[in-house]
Amino acid sequence: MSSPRERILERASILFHHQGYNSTGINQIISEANVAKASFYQHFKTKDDLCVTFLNRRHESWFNALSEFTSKSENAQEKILASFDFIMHMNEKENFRGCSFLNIMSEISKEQESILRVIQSHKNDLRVFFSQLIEDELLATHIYLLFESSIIESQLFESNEIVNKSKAIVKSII
Amino acid sequence: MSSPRERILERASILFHHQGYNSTGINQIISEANVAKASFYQHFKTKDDLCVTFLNRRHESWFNALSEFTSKSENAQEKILASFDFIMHMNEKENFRGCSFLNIMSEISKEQESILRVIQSHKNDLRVFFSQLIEDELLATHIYLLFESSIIESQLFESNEIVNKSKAIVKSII
DNA sequence: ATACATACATACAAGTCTGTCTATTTTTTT
DNA sequence: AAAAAAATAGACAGACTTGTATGTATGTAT
Repeated sequence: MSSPRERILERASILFHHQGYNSTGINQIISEANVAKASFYQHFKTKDDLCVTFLNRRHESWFNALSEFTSKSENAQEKILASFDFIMHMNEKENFRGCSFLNIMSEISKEQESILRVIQSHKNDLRVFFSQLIEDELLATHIYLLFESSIIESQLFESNEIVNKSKAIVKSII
Repeated sequence: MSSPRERILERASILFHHQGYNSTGINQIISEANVAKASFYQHFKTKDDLCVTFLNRRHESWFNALSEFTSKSENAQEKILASFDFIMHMNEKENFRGCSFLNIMSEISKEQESILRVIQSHKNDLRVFFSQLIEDELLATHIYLLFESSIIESQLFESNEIVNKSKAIVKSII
């Protein structure tokens, strides 16, 4: 069995993603992770601290998965289109729960700056990802915006239809 | 002084939009609206019921504001560009709180279907709004997607910069 | 063998939440 | 003016929240 800290993070990842941040309590996390409350607070100062750690880890794993998924494509154009396939792939895998980062953005207040910064930095990296594939800066932004709305809209309508439309649009502009 | 029901809705509108749905309790709403708790439950079956009513009213007022804002433009192209100005206008006015509908989507669970339906219907109407301005269906979707991500990204980075970039992109494709 | 770190269970504080209920007062309608 | 409807205050239930405190048990390193 993995360490308590690991078990907390594993459980929190699932619960935050499926139930939302505010709707998931510490008590549920520790009970499902089989960890004592005192142990929880030995590893994490506050719930927000856990959230930051969770987001940092998700940032890594998400980008790794994106890299891996798009690595099969040979040129930049193919990579961009594959990234939209990646959205569809993740939607199926995670039951259209959308983007953890954007979901949490909608849940937190302006005071929870440390969380907001992780989210901003994640999205910045995503913009960089597209910028590295496309010379034209405005076109990279264009793709980024379509990527973002593809996630949001497919979450809202629980369907990949709009992602496919978006992909068709992207194909026509690159 | 307006009726209790009206005062509840006025207060809830502000609080839901500024603090989020889950972070706003009934007690705060009624105390700030100067309404007794029993009166609240005379007008609204549950908190979710209040949420649905709030969203329906915001749907109306938001579209009225959009219509008014874009009514000055004479042709379809101008109207579309003006709708991006509308985002910026609302961002300034409401301190970059983003879209109430998308924010609440991120907060609710799959069980709260009645709320989800109002959100879906709101976004459907927005798609229709653009469809009526643009012959080409795929182009209308394209604009809609850029509109949506403009709201999200400006909320995240608390800046209208991305909306202006988005507007420039739109200008180049219509 | 002694010391240390880590994890354990669990009680507790102090507050939040939604929703129900009673009893009284005010307002509106007939 | 009398009857009906609406609104009031606020106690209450019961469950939830985050975070702290206390004391115990276990495993590892010196």
